Amino acid sequence: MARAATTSDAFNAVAEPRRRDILDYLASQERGVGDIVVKLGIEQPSVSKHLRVLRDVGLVRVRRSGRHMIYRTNAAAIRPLHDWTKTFERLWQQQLNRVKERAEAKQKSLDGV
Amino acid sequence: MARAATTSDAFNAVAEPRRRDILDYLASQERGVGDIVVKLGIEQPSVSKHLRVLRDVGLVRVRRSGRHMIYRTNAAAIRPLHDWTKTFERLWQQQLNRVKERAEAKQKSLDGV
DNA sequence: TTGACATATTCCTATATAGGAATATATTAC
DNA sequence: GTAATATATTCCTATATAGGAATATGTCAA
Repeated sequence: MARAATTSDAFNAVAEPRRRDILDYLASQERGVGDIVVKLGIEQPSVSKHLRVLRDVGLVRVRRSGRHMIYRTNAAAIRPLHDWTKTFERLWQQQLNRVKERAEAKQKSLDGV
Repeated sequence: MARAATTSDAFNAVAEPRRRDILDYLASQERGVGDIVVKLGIEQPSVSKHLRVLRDVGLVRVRRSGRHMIYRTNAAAIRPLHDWTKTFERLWQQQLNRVKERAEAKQKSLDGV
């Protein structure tokens, strides 16, 4: 079996860095395709193809304005990703605490000398 | 160009659902490969291959214990993913608020009738 | 209608899987 | 050493890209 399609879910779709760049750019404000091409310096067909993937998994929404297609990030579709990563938050905080405690203990023993 | 390697970063590595399952399983406690095979019902060679990918990007750590290889999730490596998704948190909350406000406004107008 | 502009799609190719089957490597027990 | 156990790697194949080049589609203006 091959790798799952990029359009199978948000996890696969955002694995591509360019697509994350596009989502970042479209987060603050909706934009036309041409704006993305210029701002991110990606070839127009590539932008269209990336947008197609993002659209298929619901990560962006589109509306037409004359000849322009205006895209915007649909943040809600990123939430499952956030929720999954969040389940590990406690763990890395514990880890950081342990590192900190070890450092303090070491400092203390040095002070003792 | 083809898709970036699964080992190129955490984003690509966790795109595969099985690998997320493994990370979930190894988060609460370190485990041997055999435990993963049994618990998740994945063929042993597949588990080893997934673990190899996760190891390459630092998402798991290993130690040997006799013939057993004990793996554990390295939560810190998931943090970049969390940080990226977090930048959209405000946006989906705004979106939910708008939905809520619209619903309330609608209810209010209905009450008025 | 025709042309210009904006965006999408098609065709092409090198590359990278994920999983199944078979096999290799490493460690312990006897 | 040899067998048994635990894990990793190799070989195979169908499938899916990402990007470049060329082209198609859709919309507006005159």
